[in-house]
Amino acid sequence: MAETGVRKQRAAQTEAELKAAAVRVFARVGYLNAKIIDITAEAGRATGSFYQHFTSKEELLQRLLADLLAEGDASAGMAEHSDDFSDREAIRFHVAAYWGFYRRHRVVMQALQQAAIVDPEFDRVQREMLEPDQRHIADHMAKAAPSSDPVVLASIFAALISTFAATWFDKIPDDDAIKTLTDFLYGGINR
Amino acid sequence: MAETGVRKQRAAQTEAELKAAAVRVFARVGYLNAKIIDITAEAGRATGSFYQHFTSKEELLQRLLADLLAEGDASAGMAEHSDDFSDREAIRFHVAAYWGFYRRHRVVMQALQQAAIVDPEFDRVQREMLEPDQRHIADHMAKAAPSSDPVVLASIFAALISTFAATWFDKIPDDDAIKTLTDFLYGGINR
DNA sequence: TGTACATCAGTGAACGCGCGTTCACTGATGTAC
DNA sequence: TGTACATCAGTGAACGCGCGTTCACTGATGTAC
Repeated sequence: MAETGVRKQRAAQTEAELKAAAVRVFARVGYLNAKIIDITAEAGRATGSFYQHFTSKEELLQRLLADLLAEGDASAGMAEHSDDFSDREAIRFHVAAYWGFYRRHRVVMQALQQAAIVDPEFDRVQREMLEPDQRHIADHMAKAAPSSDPVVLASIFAALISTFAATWFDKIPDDDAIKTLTDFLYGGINR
Repeated sequence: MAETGVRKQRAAQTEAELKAAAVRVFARVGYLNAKIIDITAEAGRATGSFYQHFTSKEELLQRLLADLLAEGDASAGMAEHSDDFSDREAIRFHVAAYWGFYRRHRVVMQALQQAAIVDPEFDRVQREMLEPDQRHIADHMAKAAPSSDPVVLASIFAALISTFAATWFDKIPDDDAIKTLTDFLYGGINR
C-alpha cells in the first residue's frame, strides 16, 4: 500500500492548478475566447494533460461551478435576516450579500454568463442556479410592494446588481456601490 | 448605357436579402452561433455569394449597425423633451423611447452585445454608440439627484432597461413594462 | 529488502473536424462598333 | 438593330487554418512475490 498516495496527490495538484489557471485565463480573455492550450500553458502543462482531468472546456466550467456551490456561500445567511423590504437595512443586507457573492465569484459567474449565450444547457444551469435566490427576493418583494408583480421586481433586483457589478467593480469602493444600489432600490420599491 | 442597371439592382437585392436573412438567423441562434453558411442558406444563396457583399461576419454586423444608425431614431425626439427627472412624465417619456428603440432593433443590439463579449473592437463600437444617450441621461440625473454621481445613475438607467427588455419582451405588455420601469426609476431617483 | 511487472500521470506531436475563405467557372448584362 | 467582346453577380466545390482531441511514449509510483 502507498504511504502517501503520491500519484493521487500529484493528480489532484495538477487538476487544481489547471482550474486556477483556467480562472486566470477566463479573467484575462473571457470564457468564450479561452483556448484549451491557453489554460494548459498558463498552468505550465502539456496540452494533453487537460484531458486527463476534464473531457472539455464545458465540463471544466461545470466543475468550477460545482466548487462554487460547494462553498455554500451563494446566499450565505440571507435566509436568517429581516425580510421586510420596506426596511432600508433589510435591502442593504441583501444587496451586500449579492455584491459580495459576485465579487468573490465574478470570474466564474461571468464565464457562466458567457457560456449561457452560446450553449442552451448552460442557460438552463444558470437559471437553475439563480432561481432559489430569485424566489427568495421575490417573496420579500411581495410583502413590500404587493401591487407589483414580485417576480418582475426580483428580476429588476438581480439585473441591477449583476449588471452594475460588472460595470463598476474596482472603479468605485464597495461601500459606495452598495449604498447607491440600496438607496436606489429602496426608493424604487417603496415609492 | 443601361436603362435599369439590372446588375446593380440585383446586387443590391441579394445584399438586402442576405442582411434580412442574417437578422433572422441571429434571432434564432444568436450572433455568436451564426455561421456564414447558415446565413446564405437562409437567404437561399450559395456560400460564396456572401463574400461578394461582405468581407466577414464582423463587417456584416458593422453594416447592420450603420443601417440602424442611418435610421436616426436612436434617441429620436429625446432631445426636445422635458429634462426634469423629478417629473414622472419626463422619466416615462425617456423609458418609452429606450424601450421602443430596443424593441425595434433588439436583434441587432443583442448581436452587438454578443460581439462585444468576444471582440474588443465591438466593445468599443458599442460604448461609442451608446455614449451620447448615456450623457444625455446623465445630464438629467444631475438635475434631479445632485447628491449622487450622475454617470453612475445613468448606467443604472441603461442597465435596467436593456436587461429588463431582454428578459421581458413579449412576456408582458409594453405598457406594463414601461410603467413598471418608470415607477421604479422615479422612486429610485427621487427617493 | 530486492526484483520484475503493472499501472498511472503527464507529454507533445499528429490527426481530423468544422468552418471561413478562395477561386475557376457559368450565364446574364453591359459596352463598343 | 446586330454582333463580338468585356464585365459582373452568383455558384459551389476545394482549400486551408485553427483548435479540440487522441494516442503512442516516458518516467515514476505502486504491487506482487
